[in-house]
Amino acid sequence: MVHILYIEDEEEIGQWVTEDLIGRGHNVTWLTSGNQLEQHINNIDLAILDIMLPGLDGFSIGKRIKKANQDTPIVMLSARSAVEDKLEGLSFADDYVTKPFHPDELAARVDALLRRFQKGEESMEVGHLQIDTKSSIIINKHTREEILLTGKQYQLFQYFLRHLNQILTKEQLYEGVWGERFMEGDKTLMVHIRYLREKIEENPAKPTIIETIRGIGYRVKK
Amino acid sequence: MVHILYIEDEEEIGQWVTEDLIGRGHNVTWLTSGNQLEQHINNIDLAILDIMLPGLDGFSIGKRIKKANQDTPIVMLSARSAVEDKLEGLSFADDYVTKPFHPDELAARVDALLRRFQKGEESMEVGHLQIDTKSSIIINKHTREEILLTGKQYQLFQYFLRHLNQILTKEQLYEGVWGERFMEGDKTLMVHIRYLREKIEENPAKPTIIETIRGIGYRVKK
DNA sequence: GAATGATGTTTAAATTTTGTTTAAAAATAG
DNA sequence: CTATTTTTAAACAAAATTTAAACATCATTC
Repeated sequence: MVHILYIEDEEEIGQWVTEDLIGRGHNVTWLTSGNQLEQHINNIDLAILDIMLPGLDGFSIGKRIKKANQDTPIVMLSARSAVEDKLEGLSFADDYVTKPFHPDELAARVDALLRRFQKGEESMEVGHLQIDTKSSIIINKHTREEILLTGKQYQLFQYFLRHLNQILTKEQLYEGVWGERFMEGDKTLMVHIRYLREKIEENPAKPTIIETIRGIGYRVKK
Repeated sequence: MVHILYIEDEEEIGQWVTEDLIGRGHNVTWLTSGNQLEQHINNIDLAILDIMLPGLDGFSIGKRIKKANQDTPIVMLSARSAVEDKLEGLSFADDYVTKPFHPDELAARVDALLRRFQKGEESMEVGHLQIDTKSSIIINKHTREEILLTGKQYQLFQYFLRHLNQILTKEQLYEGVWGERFMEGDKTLMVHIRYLREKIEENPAKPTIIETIRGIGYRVKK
């Protein structure tokens, strides 16, 4: 399911757009400011940002998101249709919709962007695993058996796949998957890593897919 | 994670700003005076200083921080909005916010400064090493092998990288990395230097990356 | 330029921290 | 209510960190 982060301070339009996108089968997180941005920044497939926001504006948020992950498509929304805005907004944005807009138009742009950004990534391989990104099916290439993960295990694994080759701190992982502040010394994440390894590793005691970076966190390499 | 040092003597506003910044995903150390400044001075990514403080005032602290590291961005806070203050404050400060302010405004300025000061530092080279700052990966350019450091080793190396070409005293290094007072004669740091050299130097007995400055400390040159 | 003391290096062992594993309790979904 | 997932807890294992001590090197003085 596609995760969309939508930042919009106007109650009415926010509610309306959120409901519409959910109705089209997307998962939508609607925030009224960029305050809790960090909690979501590494866990979204697309962002829709209003330019005019109190405090941290849409431009800053957009740049922040692109810095965290270059591959997150961004749609900018604006009540203004001035040409200079379009140009400045599009310097990092991937598409631009001016208010007022018809929900079909926004949905069409969102779908187009998702297609553009996801193309060529129908299926990926990590170690002895084959992952079909569209259907979220994981297959063991050796046994040809499908691996079924629980919710948390799946979210955790997805987080690794979205940040391939990066060393992820326990803090990043916990906050990215659980969306809560990580408490130093909490073993919850480690237990989930253990159970995930049990399912995806050939030998869970000698893991090759999820590498432990002692003192820091974990990593999954391509 | 971004390390912010915040010096503010007013309990209420201090608590409030600290919580807000932590909520935005930053690591914040809040001090009510500049007394313990030295413990943190070499280990922060940004400082927020109130101008009116008991004892050592914001200006002096700011100049002290800039002297220690020219690259630490500083935001000055002031209850006064007089123009002359702004000018004097900005002579070393990188931005200036007048009280009262909205937390979003402060956060936006902080983010903007961090972006400005951190730009263009995705990857750097030191000797035969290549360091990717985003993924925290260190590679030996000759063998193409990755070098995995332990937590302390990594922190220590990062400290050197943040202070390239500077001669660092053992005291600075120990207090910067361990955050504790350095005891004259303690060999702990040296042992860690040894193990770090074992991993990053081509010949640990004849180190070229981490240079020993006898009687003072160590240095890593670009 | 050899003796001396001070400072830095190296190695190994002791200690502490961090990560793994298992089991059981608690929460959640069907 | 039952089955499954998630969290908590505790025992265990492994690795990192600190401590300690022997060793080497440099600088100074005689």
